[in-house]
Amino acid sequence: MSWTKNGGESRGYHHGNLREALMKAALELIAEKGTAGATFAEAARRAGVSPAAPYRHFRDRDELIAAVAAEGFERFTKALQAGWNEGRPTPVEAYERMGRAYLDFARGNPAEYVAMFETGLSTEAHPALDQAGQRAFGVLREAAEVVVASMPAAGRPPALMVALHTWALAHGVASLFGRSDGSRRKLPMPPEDLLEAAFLVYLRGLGAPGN
Amino acid sequence: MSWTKNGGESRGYHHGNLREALMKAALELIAEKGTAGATFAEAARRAGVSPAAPYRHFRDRDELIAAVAAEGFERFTKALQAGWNEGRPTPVEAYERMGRAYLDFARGNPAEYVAMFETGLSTEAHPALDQAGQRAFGVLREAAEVVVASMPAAGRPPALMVALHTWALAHGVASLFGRSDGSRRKLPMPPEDLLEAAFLVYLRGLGAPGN
DNA sequence: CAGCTCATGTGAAAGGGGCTTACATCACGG
DNA sequence: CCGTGATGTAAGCCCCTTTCACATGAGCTG
Repeated sequence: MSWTKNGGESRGYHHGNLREALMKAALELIAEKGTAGATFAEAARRAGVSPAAPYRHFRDRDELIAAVAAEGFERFTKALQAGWNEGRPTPVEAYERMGRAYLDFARGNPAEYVAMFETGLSTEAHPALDQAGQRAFGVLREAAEVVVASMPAAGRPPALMVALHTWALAHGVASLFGRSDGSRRKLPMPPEDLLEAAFLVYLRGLGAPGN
Repeated sequence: MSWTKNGGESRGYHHGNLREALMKAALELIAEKGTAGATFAEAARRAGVSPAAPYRHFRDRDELIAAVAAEGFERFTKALQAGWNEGRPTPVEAYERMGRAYLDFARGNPAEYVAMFETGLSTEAHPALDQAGQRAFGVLREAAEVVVASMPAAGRPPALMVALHTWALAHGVASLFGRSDGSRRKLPMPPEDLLEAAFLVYLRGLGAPGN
């Protein structure tokens, strides 16, 4: 369609937007064939260039995937922030809405989610990716701090722990049940409801205000 | 070393244990190079046979991986059962110990865990694998039923929901923090403790006896 | 023990695909 | 107008996959 620069003129020798086109192609490939299917050459083919062209933009396949994952984390961060909405109307309600936003993202962007969490690329080799991930977690953590602060002062749990538990729970639900690629477990209820119920139980266990 | 039948004599024309040797090689490859690195030919090479030999035992690469994952689920089931230990001495204590067993398995068998949960092979195409996974979940579910039954009759939560929450939590912790391949997030505490704390909070939220 | 049979492994070769080195083309600045 | 660097190409190399005919030997049968 529009791998052209200005959205109309046919491309000449140079692509003009190859970097983005490759990332888009990589996403499609992950969605279709899984992580292993996202090959460097195939992405080039979909972008309409020769197999060697990608090397001008990414050192190797991992760097392409890392770029995709990093962009995924950017959008993920925004999605979580939108769900949290600065803790309005109440911290607990906002927290649950953020949980739904988490699952919505995982469900609506399965390829990004895979790239972000299941590619197994080391954080040391890709520091930019690591930082993007930590920014996303920062949203969770700040939200957890607000929720904890809204609780009775006696026996407040550490906000970091709450944030980690939340992340683990949301990721677990998303990873096990949250995608519909057929390779996932069947569930007698929507994963959003499962996660919301878990949040409610967990927050009650923390002693949070009863919503 | 010992791809021989009786652990000593050099092999002749026939391997004698090729199926197991291939599965072992596949595990090593997953551990070393990730899911994508587990190639059929390389597994054959490590087993000391020709590239065509594996086809006598597995239809294709996916079936090899599925066999590895299925065997992983078998051992996983036993590990969970051992942790649960029929709910002794108390259901809640046993439940937490089962959670530790979950993480121990994920940590001690990272390649199996990847094969079991991150290969994305469809449950329909590999029914034996699906059943093995459901047997493992059965342990969780039965344990959840005992825990729920030990609670006050008024307002008991559905055991299935509890089991699913537990699984999501344990898988989330294991997947995000539980492995030490360097591609995982750093944590200010051992993942076992993180999970145990989550269990405690969650069970308290359920209204479980205070341990 | 002799011979049959079948499961198991070999060898070779076709086919496909990804990766990478040397070369071609274009954009841009002086 | 021309150099220079960025970008894309072409072609070759290598490895994986898969299949086929064939070799081997383990175990049964008598």
